[in-house]
Amino acid sequence: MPSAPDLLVMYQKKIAPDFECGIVLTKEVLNGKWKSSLLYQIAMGVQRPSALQRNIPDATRRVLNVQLNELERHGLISKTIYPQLPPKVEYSLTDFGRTLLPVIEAMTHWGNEHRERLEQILLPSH
Amino acid sequence: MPSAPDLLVMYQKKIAPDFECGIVLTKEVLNGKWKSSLLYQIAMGVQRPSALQRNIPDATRRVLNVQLNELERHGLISKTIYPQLPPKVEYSLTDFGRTLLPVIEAMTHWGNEHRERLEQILLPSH
DNA sequence: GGCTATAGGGACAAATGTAGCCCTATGTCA
DNA sequence: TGACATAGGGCTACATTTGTCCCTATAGCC
Repeated sequence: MPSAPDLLVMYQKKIAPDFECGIVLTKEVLNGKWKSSLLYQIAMGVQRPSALQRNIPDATRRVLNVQLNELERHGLISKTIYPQLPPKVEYSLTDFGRTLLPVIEAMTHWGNEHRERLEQILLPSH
Repeated sequence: MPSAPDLLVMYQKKIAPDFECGIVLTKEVLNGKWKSSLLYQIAMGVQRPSALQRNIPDATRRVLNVQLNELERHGLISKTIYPQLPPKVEYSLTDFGRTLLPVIEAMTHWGNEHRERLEQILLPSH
C-alpha cells in the first residue's frame, strides 16, 4: 500500500510534463544586469572594453569586466589581446554567440516597441 | 578654458550614441529566476497556481506567488479569482503579455536547440 | 480528528549580485 | 612631473533576490 508521499510523487510526475523548458537555460546565460547590453553592443560592432564602458555608462568598469569574463567563459564572446602598449583588447561574438542574435533582436525590438509603457511600469515607485 | 572633468563629459557624450537600448527594458521585465518559466507555462495554457507549482517543482510556492504578483503588477498577466471554496484562481496573458510571445518563443527555441551545450556550460563547476 | 487539497502572505535567514574603493603597469602629451 | 589613455583584478560593503518556516481559512475523504 503506497504511503502518502509516494502518492504525491506519482501525482506530480503525472501532471508535470516537460517542465524543463529551454527558456530557463537561455535566461541563465543572460543572467547579469548588463549582459544583454554587452551582447547587444558587441553585436553592433563595439569591440573594445573602453568603448563598451562609455556606451554603458551606468555600469562600473568592474562589473562590466566581471560579466565580460562570464560571457567569454560561456563561449558567447571571444577575446583578442593585442600585445601592445597601451594594451588593446577586442571582443567579438563567437559562432555560438551569433546563434543568440535572434533572441537579442527579439528582446531589443520588444523593448523599443513598448518603451514608454515599460519605462512607466519599471519606475521604482510603481 | 574647460576643466578636465568637462572635457571628459563632452568626450563621453560624443562617443556614446544610443546606449539606452530596448533590450535593457525587456531584461528588466523578465528579471526574476522563475518569471520566464511562469510566462512560458501560462502561455502554454497552464493557468492555476497549483498546476504552475507542480510544473516548476524547483521553485517554492512563496517565490512563485511573489513573481506572479510582479508579473501582474507589470501588466503581463491577469488574475481571475473565482469566489469558491476551496478557492480557485486562474492566470492568463494579457494583450500586452501576448506581445511578449515572440521573445518567449525565441528564448525557448534557442535554449532547446543548444540544450546539451548549455547544460554543460551552466554546471556549477564549470 | 487527521490528512489532503485549494490559495496566499508575514517574518526572517541565506545566497547572490552589484557597486565602490584601491591597486598594478606603461605610453603619450603638455 | 602630472594628467589621461589603455586594460584588469582584489577586497569589502551594500542591495536585491531567493529560500525557509510558520500562519490563516474551508471543503472533502477515511
